[in-house]
Amino acid sequence: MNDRAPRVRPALDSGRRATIGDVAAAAGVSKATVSRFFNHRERLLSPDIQARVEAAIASLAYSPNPMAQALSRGRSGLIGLIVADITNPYSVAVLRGAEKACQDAGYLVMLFNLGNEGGREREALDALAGYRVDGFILNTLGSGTDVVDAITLHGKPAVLVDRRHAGMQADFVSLDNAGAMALACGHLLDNGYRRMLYITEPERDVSTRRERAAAFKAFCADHAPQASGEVFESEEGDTVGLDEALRRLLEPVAGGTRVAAIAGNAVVTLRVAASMARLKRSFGVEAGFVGFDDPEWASLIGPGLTTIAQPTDELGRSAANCLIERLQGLQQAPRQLLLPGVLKVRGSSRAA
Amino acid sequence: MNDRAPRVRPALDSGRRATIGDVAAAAGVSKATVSRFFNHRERLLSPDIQARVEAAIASLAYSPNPMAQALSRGRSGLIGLIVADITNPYSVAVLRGAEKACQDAGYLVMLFNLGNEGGREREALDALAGYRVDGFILNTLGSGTDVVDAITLHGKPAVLVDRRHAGMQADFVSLDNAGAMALACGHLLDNGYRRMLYITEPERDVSTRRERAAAFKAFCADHAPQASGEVFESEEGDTVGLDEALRRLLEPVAGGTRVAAIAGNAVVTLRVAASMARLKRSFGVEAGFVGFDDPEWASLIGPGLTTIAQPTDELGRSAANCLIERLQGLQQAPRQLLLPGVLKVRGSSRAA
DNA sequence: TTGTATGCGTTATCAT
DNA sequence: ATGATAACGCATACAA
Repeated sequence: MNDRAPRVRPALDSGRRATIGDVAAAAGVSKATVSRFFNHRERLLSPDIQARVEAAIASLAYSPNPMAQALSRGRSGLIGLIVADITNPYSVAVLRGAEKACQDAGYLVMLFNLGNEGGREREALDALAGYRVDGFILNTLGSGTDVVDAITLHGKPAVLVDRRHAGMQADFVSLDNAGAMALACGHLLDNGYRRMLYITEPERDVSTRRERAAAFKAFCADHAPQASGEVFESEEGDTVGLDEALRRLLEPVAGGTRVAAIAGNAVVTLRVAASMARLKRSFGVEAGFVGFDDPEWASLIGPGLTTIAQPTDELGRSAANCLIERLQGLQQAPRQLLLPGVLKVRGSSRAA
Repeated sequence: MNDRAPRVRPALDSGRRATIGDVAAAAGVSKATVSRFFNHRERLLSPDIQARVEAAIASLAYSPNPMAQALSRGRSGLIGLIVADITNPYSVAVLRGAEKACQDAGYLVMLFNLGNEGGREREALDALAGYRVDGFILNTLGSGTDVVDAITLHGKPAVLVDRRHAGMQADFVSLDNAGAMALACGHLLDNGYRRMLYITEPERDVSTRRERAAAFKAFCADHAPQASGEVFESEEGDTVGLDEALRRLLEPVAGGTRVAAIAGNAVVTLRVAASMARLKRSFGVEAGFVGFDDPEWASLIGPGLTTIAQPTDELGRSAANCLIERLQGLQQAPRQLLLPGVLKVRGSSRAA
């Protein structure tokens, strides 16, 4: 029983935000009624009460506290987005699309940036899970089984972007790497380039890197002996190795076979362009070039760099929508969404 | 290596996370004691109880629910970061530094991207305030008084990055625009460039744009008649206007005065470089160039673009730290933190 | 249709 | 030093 005086709410001074109780008092109804105004307005509530509540809400500038809602409902309206490296424009572009779609669907995105530190994957997952995010969008490093464990542990739906995790039951959204590589190689071959060097970041465990390299080798095998190719792994900071690889590519060959380089992503494109500058060679003349990703500066370097543009915005949107469908209860085996790349032809790959 | 977190939580439904109550039960103590274990461990709690609680926590893989903590404590441990355009590498670089500092201080960042839509400022503020963020870091468009209203309304501390708001009582962190502009102009003048064109995005109400343009004019006035300058506002998409402005700059002049362009930020740098390519002219030969911001591709365009690099990471860190000090109760008049830019000399500004 | 009471997971204020 | 228990702001069975 309650033998104590009911606690008196302090007057609504400027610091405090109105609560559902304040609105209820102002409208002369119960808290439940105010709650219903937001959640089941049409189904129940008589017109006059509805009007009173509405007025009270307006006069108090009330809006529900999402934290309290989350606690009560068991879900937060938050989506956790973990990104390997916010510095990577590709990731940002995807993030942008995803955030937009989430907001449109009434979700807010909680971002965690790994800063390329793979070890923090688990930390990020746990922090986000702590805030009871309803689901995850993951564009992470993806080495170990750690993520898989954490996700299955938290039991929340997730969608993977660009980087697969072996053995993880989740939707997957990505560029069609095989198709894109065939597009790049085919274009070069069509324009007379027959010896190709594919330059990639070290594969580590990044699925996209692995897939692109595999597709490159497959293309060369399929088109031998007309086409031939090699792969070079470019470590960050190893300018010497890269310079040497390019120098070998550019060595004159009997028969005057035309040669070309393919860069696995924008980071590598940058390295390769820098290397060519050091070697005082230029693309479009001494060698062909196609790079994955289509940064805004691609057209300004040398004769313009030919690229494979990814539909980044759509990738992000699709990822978000996949997740949202799951949150709405969609039960289905994990899906794969592979979006096509677009070839942007510029000077670096011109025909003889 | 193989001692992973336990996957099974005894006596709990499969999906549910352990709560403080579960831990209390497992340890045979009260919830209050478990709470104390986290919040006042040293001050109170006997060793044996402490050990029991610790064991229970470990066996249940318990971690407190931040939402419930926020509700109870009245503060969320969240910092709201509103950014004008996540696509802008400058913003991202700042965001990165800020996020790092926040995480180090135990805060999580909640990001809201305006996508360059000024009208959504208020929406962002309200959404974030809804989640009871403890404070704001703002890198927004900053036109109206809307933001000022909202912030003072919510009564939470805020720090402004790069963009001031007239009449807003808040800490402000930014590049020292005046100093940086003097650095750029001085460098060009030293290298023999005497007629200068400053190209900027339309000023609108962005303080940084206004300050840089003002500093440019001031420099020219101070160094007349040796130096002279004009300002061109480059609208997005208006390639014709920009081409024309550059063409005029490049017109041969009696006495062979050397001329140079200065770009107000990386976006403009890109436009200017594209325009020069269209005009088939190049920097370092026919004209000098210095651009604000130092994107990674600056050294790869033409002879290398001379730039003013901003200490973006430190800007973000400083902003976060300013805010965190306020959150810890610092009472002080609004501060201004102006960090110096760094001149990166490359081929585009070489002496005759 | 509306109100009452309880629970969500914590913290904090009382007691003991 | 430890335990009850009342908030925190909201949603929702259950009553009326």
